[in-house]
Amino acid sequence: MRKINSTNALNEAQLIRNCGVVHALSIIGGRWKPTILFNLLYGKMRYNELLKSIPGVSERMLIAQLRELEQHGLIRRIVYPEVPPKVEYELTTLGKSAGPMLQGISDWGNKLRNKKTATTKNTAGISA
Amino acid sequence: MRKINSTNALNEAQLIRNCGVVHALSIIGGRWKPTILFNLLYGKMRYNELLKSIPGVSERMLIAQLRELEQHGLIRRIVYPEVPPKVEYELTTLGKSAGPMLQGISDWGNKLRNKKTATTKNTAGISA
DNA sequence: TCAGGTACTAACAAAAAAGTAAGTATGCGT
DNA sequence: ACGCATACTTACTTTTTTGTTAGTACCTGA
Repeated sequence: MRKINSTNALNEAQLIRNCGVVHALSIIGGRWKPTILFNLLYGKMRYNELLKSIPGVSERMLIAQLRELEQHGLIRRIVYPEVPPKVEYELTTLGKSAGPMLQGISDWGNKLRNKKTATTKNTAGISA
Repeated sequence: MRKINSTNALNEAQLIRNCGVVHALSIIGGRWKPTILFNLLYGKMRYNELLKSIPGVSERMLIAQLRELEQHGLIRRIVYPEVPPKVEYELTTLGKSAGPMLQGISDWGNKLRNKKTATTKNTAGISA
């Protein structure tokens, strides 16, 4: 759990206030968030679809990251009152606004990787 | 220390291979790296200068992040054989190439913050 | 009545990141 | 002989993030 008065938390809070990059990364960073966002850039997806299309995520992690993205207003959770349950996630306008930035980061990251290895293995980025 | 066979490490490695964003963030992310990079965008700086211009970093953290940036080829460490010691850090070409990306992330982060609070308090970003 | 499908939740454990405090090396000036 | 300045190291603790496992709730069809 989060200790709001730890040096760590205070440092983070200050950096978030002062540095746009740290602020942005506190929202789109983390182990699974970039991949989730990339998936949703193409349209809405159900919980199970996300789970299947992101190799390695556990349910707990997926839900946790979805919740955070939702709290930050990047995605919207749409519940259909059916049985069995049906829940879809889609990007909000804010979430979509992150697209070009994500693309920029992705490009830089991929360029860097391609400098070191000749093989190109991008399956999760927007671009090829 | 890093366990190379933990699920965590394996997941991270896979994501780094497949997702440009995760790859990029593994290099420029972390608590202090963005701020360090912003500082160096304006020119080279000595270790102590960095320490003073980044409120809240401990020496250990600063060194650790500088070492990682150096290992990833974003910065160069220049040692002057003097006493007392003098060491400067500067961006490499690769480091400089991250500038526009950092600016993009910073802009998005700042825009987001300015939507929520009316006050603008950016002191560490490239832009005002 | 019982398994099946969907979307979760909770309790706990492991790993990683960040922070704290104290120490090291070197030559110079006093 | 001693403290100063600079740029670090080292050993250790705390905090945070990530992963594991076993549930829960609901209706449906067999």
